[in-house]
Amino acid sequence: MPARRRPTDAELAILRVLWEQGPSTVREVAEEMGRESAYTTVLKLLQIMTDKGLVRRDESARTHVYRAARSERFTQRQLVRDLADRAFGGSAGRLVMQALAAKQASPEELAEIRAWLAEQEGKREGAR
Amino acid sequence: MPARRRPTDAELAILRVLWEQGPSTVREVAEEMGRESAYTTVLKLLQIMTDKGLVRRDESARTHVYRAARSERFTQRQLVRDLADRAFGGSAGRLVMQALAAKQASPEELAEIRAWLAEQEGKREGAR
DNA sequence: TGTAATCTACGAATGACTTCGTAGGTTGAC
DNA sequence: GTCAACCTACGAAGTCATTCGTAGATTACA
Repeated sequence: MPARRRPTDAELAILRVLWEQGPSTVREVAEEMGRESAYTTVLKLLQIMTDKGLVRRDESARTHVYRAARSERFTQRQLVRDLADRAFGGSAGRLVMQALAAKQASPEELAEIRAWLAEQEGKREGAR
Repeated sequence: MPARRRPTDAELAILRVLWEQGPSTVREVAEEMGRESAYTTVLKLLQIMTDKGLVRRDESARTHVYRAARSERFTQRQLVRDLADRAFGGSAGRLVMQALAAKQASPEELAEIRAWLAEQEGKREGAR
């Protein structure tokens, strides 16, 4: 298997629009991305991403509709795993520590993390 | 300011060697990286990295000695912040959640994370 | 019908990343 | 001194990512 490549920066920016807006036309994506990139740039990228399998294209109408091939969550995990491998010796735990130190998480997010950890604790207790 | 670029894959691989081994010669880095890359490839990369300011070079001896310009921790945080911005809408908390879900952290790491969270909790209590 | 708007496809330019060969200088062993 | 081993510097090639212009087809509508 040819080692799955992570989406590039430009590709990721487009994926984020597709995840948020759902299936979209080239124009819809381009609009959302502001006047940063020309219409044909977005088109070209979406064509490339179709070839790579990052998005799926509905060609039933003249104006094609694109949607992300992978869920946001799936892709995020892939990216996190990739970063853990490249920069943290594969350790997700160390990545988490640096993430907590690097950017302030909101109290809600901290609570969510605590809850997750508590759940893990519960599982380990239960496994005894 | 010309937006600091994150180290590329090849550069990161070299930085990891420098962080682990400390200041090293081209040969020492190349040896550690196995026979994957030719000696001159490592040399060229280190020269480029010197220009970029990613490493510092001691030229006092004929055989130059390179060391990472930034600490491992500093660079890791930079990478995490970058990923949070590109793929998580800037939210470190959501990145942490996906990291915890993506790769199993060791019990020791989980304990460390719990300790960090508890410390945060303590600070917030104290701030009342 | 004819004209403007809109769409896709494609080619090409540019720049970054990565690789490695070659050249030329220095060192050390004999 | 000579020769092999080793060092740096540099150029060039190949790939990938990103950008956008142009061309050609289709649609909308006055």
